[in-house]
Amino acid sequence: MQRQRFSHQREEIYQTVMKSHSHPTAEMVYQHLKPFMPRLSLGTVYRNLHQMAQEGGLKEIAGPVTRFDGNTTPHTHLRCICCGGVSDLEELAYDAALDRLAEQNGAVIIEHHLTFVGFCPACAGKKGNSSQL
Amino acid sequence: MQRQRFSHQREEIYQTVMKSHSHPTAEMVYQHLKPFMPRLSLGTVYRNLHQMAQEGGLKEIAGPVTRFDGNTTPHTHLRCICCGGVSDLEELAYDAALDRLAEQNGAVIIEHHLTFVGFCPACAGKKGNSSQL
DNA sequence: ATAATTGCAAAACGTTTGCAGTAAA
DNA sequence: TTTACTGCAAACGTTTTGCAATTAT
Repeated sequence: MQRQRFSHQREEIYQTVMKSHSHPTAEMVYQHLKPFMPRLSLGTVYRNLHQMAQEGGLKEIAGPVTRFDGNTTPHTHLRCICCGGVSDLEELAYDAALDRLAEQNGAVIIEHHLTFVGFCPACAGKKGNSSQL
Repeated sequence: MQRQRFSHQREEIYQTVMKSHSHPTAEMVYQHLKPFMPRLSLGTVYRNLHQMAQEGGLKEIAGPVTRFDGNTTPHTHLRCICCGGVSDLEELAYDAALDRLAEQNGAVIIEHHLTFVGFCPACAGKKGNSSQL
């Protein structure tokens, strides 16, 4: 990739992801910035998020809808089937030993994703929650 | 969901996923069956895969493109960044203890997904492989 | 006869891209 | 001045949906 210049848009997009605790989607970043930057386009958000993810400044969380994480160190996620949100599970550290285990059959492992699915603490609280899965 | 009737299409779709070892996508199932069932529609494939996944007969593997797995018991996957394929990692058993660990903060865990990313044994072999990530 | 299921085609959805204009270096 | 970057709008690939016809019960 070519050498890059400063861009006001990229800076704002980056700050939005870093300050957010909700692992925002591209659309969420766009909606958050649109009031302040009315001419911002969704294409620009996608382009910059993808670019920063490639350069390691952000992390992509694959799923039905891609989310972005300002925390690039390996860690564990919880996807709530009630509210649809994604949160971190700091308690569960990344276990690099698993990668070595997975290489027994000749594969070369770069990383692994460990994602829990269930009800986040907030949703587990309110009873009668109708799963949106 | 309402009581369901037998459907030749659903049966073929189910058998295709069960017999396949490649964790096929909806499109792959459709392409496989089209020669034998020329009037089959992609919408029917999607409808039936989704229905069987809800009823527990199949498993959905979320990703950029959704794949389906005939093996509904919890197990580990390897997504190859070279060929794009998904394969099973039988060596790594599902660790239910992790779910209990993840519940420390008040969450209610139903399951977890453990997916390794890297080069599958086949792709790790051939050198000069250009990653398609 | 009833209603679950189908094929079809259109729409919805998230995402990417081509292009001409704008702005950072 | 150069060219990375933008906004815009059109295109893309995947998935869903409305509907009238079909088919299992």
